[in-house]
Amino acid sequence: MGRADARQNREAVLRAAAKLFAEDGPEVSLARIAQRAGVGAGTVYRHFPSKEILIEALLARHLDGLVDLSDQWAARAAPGDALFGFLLEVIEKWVGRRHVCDALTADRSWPHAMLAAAAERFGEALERLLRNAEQAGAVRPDVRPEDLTALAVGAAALSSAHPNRARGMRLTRLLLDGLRAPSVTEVAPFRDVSRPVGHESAGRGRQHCRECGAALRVRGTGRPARYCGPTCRQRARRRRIAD
Amino acid sequence: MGRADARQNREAVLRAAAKLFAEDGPEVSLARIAQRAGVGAGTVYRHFPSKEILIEALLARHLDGLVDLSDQWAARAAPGDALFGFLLEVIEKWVGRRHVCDALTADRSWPHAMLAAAAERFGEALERLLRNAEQAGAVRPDVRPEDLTALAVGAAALSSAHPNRARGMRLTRLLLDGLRAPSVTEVAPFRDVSRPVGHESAGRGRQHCRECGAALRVRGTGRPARYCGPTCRQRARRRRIAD
DNA sequence: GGACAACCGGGGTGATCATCCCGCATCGTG
DNA sequence: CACGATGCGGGATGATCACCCCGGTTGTCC
Repeated sequence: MGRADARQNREAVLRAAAKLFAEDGPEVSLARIAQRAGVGAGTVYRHFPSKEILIEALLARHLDGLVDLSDQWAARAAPGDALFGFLLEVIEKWVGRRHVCDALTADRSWPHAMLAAAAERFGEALERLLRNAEQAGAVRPDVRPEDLTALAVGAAALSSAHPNRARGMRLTRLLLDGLRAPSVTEVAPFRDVSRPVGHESAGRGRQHCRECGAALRVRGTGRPARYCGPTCRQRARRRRIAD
Repeated sequence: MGRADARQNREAVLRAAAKLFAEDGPEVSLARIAQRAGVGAGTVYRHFPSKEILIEALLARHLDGLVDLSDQWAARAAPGDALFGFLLEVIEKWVGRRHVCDALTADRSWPHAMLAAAAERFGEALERLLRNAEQAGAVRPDVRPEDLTALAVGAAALSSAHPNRARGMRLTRLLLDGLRAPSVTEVAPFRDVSRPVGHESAGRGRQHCRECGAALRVRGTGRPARYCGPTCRQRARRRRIAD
């Protein structure tokens, strides 16, 4: 049903809007979206009776993409890896995209059913991944699905806020690792968990990259490395010069 | 210098703007601010030649308040407690206040010197706390000041995004604890830190509150508790009924 | 108490936007 | 290919806002 050109235009509008929202946030004018899509303003308005509806359609489409992504991870990786790999990918997608995080943060009272349904599907996908990971013992048993959404939003904000992109993502990774179940062999029984230790280094040795904080491989011989690779070494050097 | 009533009006405008920004974000109209402050729109404009300047003045004032706060913590607590206590308080202040986080996330290229100077002072205060905590061995040695800002922004976003406020703050606390230095007695030497363990519970026992995730006190006798208190038990019950 | 400068209130102005609408172009069916 | 329906373009409209200005008021200083 509908004309073929109409469908193409609708698609073009969605693509242009997605790109502009990602670049400039949701306050871009519909005129600019129409121009970028190569259509008139009226066309935009015909397909999406209000700006809000356009935003919601875009968001719903994004969430559905994430559901697909989660299915792929679930099909192609072990339960634990699927959960953490998916979360990491989601977070990377969300870095710098305030409007997505805001939408997920906002009340669950969206006016239009389309978005609510997409959010529902997303939540269910997340829950599936979590349940599988939990059954596989790859994640702490007290994690709840809404923790994951909040954590992803927080990690994206964290990464957006960090001036050093690589290091920001490294912190994000550490944050996610806080969700993992401990390997049984490493557990010290009856440790006080109200002040959990961080990601510990042994004694006085230098075990983290001084630039990005990544763990360094333990090498049996020679002088311990200070950086995780030449890139980080150079970055650190530039920083030293700049200071 | 200047008239006394002018100073009072300026103060009233700042107070009203702070309250409205906190409630509705930075897109509130100047007219509403003026009304809330009990002055005319012209008065607002006389004291703050543009909306941007008003926002920056407000932000600078907020940051200066935080610097005071950090000094108080530094004076009244051990180095480690000062750092973590301060961060936690800052995060709680930032929950739900997108505009503050956005401002700190944005480029360091603010047009007006006042804000840049305030941000500078804030950064220095943070750095002092961090240095002291580090010297006291209370924090991982590879943490950098910009990590702290990013972490605070991320934690605030996390907490804002979590539907359960108490549980959100609990996650935030866990996140911060990731910064702490390990107690030496607990360190397992040469553990692979690239997959740090979370905040482990011993064996199969139930050691976290099922509602908010808080650590439960280990009790030697009787059946282990499931919730950290009656409030959480009731919240969990309500959730069960709602589902 | 009086003069005067600094301040105040609130209506005006131009710009920007979401939204609407109508005359024209294009599609696709028979 | 013809024709009716379906879409299209882009200017019109009304609302909102930041910002400006002027006639009247009120501190402040002597």
